[in-house]
Amino acid sequence: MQGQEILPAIAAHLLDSARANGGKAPSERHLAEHFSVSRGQVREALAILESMQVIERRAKSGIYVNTDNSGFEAMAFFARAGIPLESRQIYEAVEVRKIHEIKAAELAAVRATEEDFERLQDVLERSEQRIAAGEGIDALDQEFHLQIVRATQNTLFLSICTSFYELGRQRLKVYFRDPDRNRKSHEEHKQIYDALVKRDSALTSALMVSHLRGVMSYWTELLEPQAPGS
Amino acid sequence: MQGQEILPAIAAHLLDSARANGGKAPSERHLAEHFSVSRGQVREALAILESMQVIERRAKSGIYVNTDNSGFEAMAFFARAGIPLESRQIYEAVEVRKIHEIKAAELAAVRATEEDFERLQDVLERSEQRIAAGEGIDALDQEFHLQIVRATQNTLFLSICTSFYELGRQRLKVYFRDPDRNRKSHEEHKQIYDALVKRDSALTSALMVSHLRGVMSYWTELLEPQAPGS
DNA sequence: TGCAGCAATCTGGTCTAACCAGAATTTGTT
DNA sequence: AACAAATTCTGGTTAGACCAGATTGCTGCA
Repeated sequence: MQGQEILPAIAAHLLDSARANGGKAPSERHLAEHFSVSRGQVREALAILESMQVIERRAKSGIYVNTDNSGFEAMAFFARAGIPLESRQIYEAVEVRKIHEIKAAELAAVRATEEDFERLQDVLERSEQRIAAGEGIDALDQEFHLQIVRATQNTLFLSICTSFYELGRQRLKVYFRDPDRNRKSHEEHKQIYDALVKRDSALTSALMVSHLRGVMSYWTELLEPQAPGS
Repeated sequence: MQGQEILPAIAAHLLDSARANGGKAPSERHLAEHFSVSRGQVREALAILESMQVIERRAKSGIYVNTDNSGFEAMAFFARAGIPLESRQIYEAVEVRKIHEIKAAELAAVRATEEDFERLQDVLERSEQRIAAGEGIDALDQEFHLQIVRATQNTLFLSICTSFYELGRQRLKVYFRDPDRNRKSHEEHKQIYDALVKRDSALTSALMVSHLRGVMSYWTELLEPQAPGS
């Protein structure tokens, strides 16, 4: 656990402790000893966690964990750190991601540059190769979708969507173990690409809607229902 | 500058220094002396800034500022800290905010609870009072819009949208100095509310589209054009 | 003059030790 | 049992030190 990023470890530890202790987390000194680092190290991690509103540091009292945390920053961090989210958070994230991707498809159809098309085509080609080799296209699926967002020419948009992708990485890997799913997904990607090239916003976003329906339902189907609607 | 949050100050200082120095920022020790705090304090702030990808700390070399920063976390922080954004960032933020609000209106029409309606009505009533008193409704405008997002029952959605609001606070204040704009905005809010109560998704989002057109164009009209489109 | 090589300096990274003052808890007394 | 006092604990903050690689500058050789 040396030399690198104790932040995820501390975050996970804090969440566990808080769950078992009613929101209260161990003190800085305890954490420092537990992880065999100095208090300074711990405080740096806590500062970050506080900036994401994962915890609250109350002077001379203690560290309190925001259990009902649904901030975007925190979610993005948890996703990156591989810390599991509550099923409600996943539902919410899936819904928000859907919204973004559909709109991105619509905008990309209008704004995509030649380079964007080239990059997308490159992803499609590599996908074909992997499928031919009998391998999963999970990483390339992600690349394809993010490349579409990038084609909106809105870097903020891209930044937000990127955060959502870390969230689904592991599950995506499982999803793409099935060769049929690989083929189906790839086919849909190609259709989306064609619509994009035709600069048909409506068609592109429509195709994206149905494409996401398949992938996303796999995401949530294992969770206890807790979605707001849709 | 004591007792509280040196983070914004350090962030601003870092940005300035970097601009004048080609990306390189002063050392931790210099910053500590400059702000009359300990190195530990500075390091906490830097850790946060790094977690937002505003800076990069290269071991034994120095602190480098990410000038072409377009991360969501950073944007939200800058907005909160009152640090001015580049016009391109503002354009992007306005576009993304628009997307969110329109979709939020659509979803809220389906999912809003009785309490949501009550809260919205409360905002409308207070708006009326303020207008009658000849005061600006800038804060209430914000409340109204966020309340709609809240009515989607998606807390992650709300978290993202909240970040966008800090961004427009000051400009909104200026905008609502004009009594006509107050009245017009309030009227449109009432129409949106009515559509919401009727649970008419299409109408609600359509009204939101035209409502935002007015407000948002004010946002960007002073900037040099740099938008991706639309 | 030009450049290679070495030495001093600077930098982020990390740690131990200490003090403060208020919060939280324990103890002691009535 | 209830209240008050003493003690422990906590986050907040600082000062000083050491490490080792990166950077810079100087020096002397060619």
